[in-house]
Amino acid sequence: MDRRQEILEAAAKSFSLFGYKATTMDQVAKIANVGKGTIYTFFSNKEELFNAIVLKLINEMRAEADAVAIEGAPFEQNAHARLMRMLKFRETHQLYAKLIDEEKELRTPAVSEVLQAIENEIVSYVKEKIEKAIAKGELKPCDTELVAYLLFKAYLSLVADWGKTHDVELAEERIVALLSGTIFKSLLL
Amino acid sequence: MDRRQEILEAAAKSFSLFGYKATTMDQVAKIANVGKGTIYTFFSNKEELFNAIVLKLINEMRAEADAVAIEGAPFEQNAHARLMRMLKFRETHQLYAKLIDEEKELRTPAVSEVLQAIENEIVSYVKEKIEKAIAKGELKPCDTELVAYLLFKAYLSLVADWGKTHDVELAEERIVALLSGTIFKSLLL
DNA sequence: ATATGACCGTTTGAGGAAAATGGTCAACCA
DNA sequence: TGGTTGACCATTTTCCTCAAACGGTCATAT
Repeated sequence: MDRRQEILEAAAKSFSLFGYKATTMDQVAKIANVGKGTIYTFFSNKEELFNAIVLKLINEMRAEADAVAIEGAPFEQNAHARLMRMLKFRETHQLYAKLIDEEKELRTPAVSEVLQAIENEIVSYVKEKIEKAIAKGELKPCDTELVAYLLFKAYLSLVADWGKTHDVELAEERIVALLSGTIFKSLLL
Repeated sequence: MDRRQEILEAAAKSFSLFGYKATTMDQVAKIANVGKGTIYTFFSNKEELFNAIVLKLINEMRAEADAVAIEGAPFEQNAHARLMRMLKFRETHQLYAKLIDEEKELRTPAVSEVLQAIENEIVSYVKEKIEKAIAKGELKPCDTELVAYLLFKAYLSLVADWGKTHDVELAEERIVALLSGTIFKSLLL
């Protein structure tokens, strides 16, 4: 059995269940059926082990975002589907949800850093898709970094923030109607 | 001398300097040259005194936002100036800045509530301006509540969040260029 | 060569005493 | 007698302490 893999799986399980702070290296070692010292032959410390797990999370999210896109479909439709899927990940993915909760409740610095890294990854992913659409001649050239940032923040606000201050969650059609008529329309060539 | 006014000024001073939690009723009484009991003849508790102070803050912000608008100028120009001014208030206004800091550091519930109320006030203010512009025939009819929310969140992200993850603050012209070409353009009739 | 867990220095948090705080109200004027 | 006050009260917050728990190491075992 690949010891490194055992450790990764044990860590993923523990981080997902208990969060970063409440996961102990002894615990991971026990779950992985491995001596504690062994973990340190593969990962130099707890934070690096954590980062390795989060890297997996990012790849899974990317894969799902790619999966919902339809080859040949308009930019708006794919961008919407991708962003919605990535934002749903915040509730869907056990580790992601746990980390968001820990960030809110405990403000664990390592968790804040990692959540920021995930958001940066999303923005850079969106930026990449915008650039491809521009190259294809579907969108007009623009400040891609800033447009990607705006799109992400807009979706995040509408999907994750709106519900906190209103007693009903925003319907997806209302989001589409809003952004289709505003941001997306103006990006078209 | 109006005792109620003395108390309000003392409270404003103390909340601005020390924040909500670190301000004590004994302190306010001392600054106001008033017995502690007197405060309770005008305000039923600390939180209501706080709310009265914040109401003043909201009115000042509204006044400044109105002051930067130019009669007859296009919606985009005035909306931009108004939102920028209200967001600058977060650094400019001593009490506002202190409360934002306290919310981040201490998470005082009374402060979170009040900050949320201020944001609601801003959104509702923006919504009102959008509705006026629609009535004037300058903008096309739209989901005003949602557009106001989007505009506020977009500005908040660009002005207040961008700097946290990038080493340079966003230049105002870059914000104008982005939003003028995207959201604002699509609102025009 | 690789894996291990007893061990180390540091951090954390439970527990409890002491100080401080928000709010009350009987006494006190003007 | 209506308005003001600060001593007072119950509760919360702060501070301190110390034992338990933690991340990380390394001599030893395999």
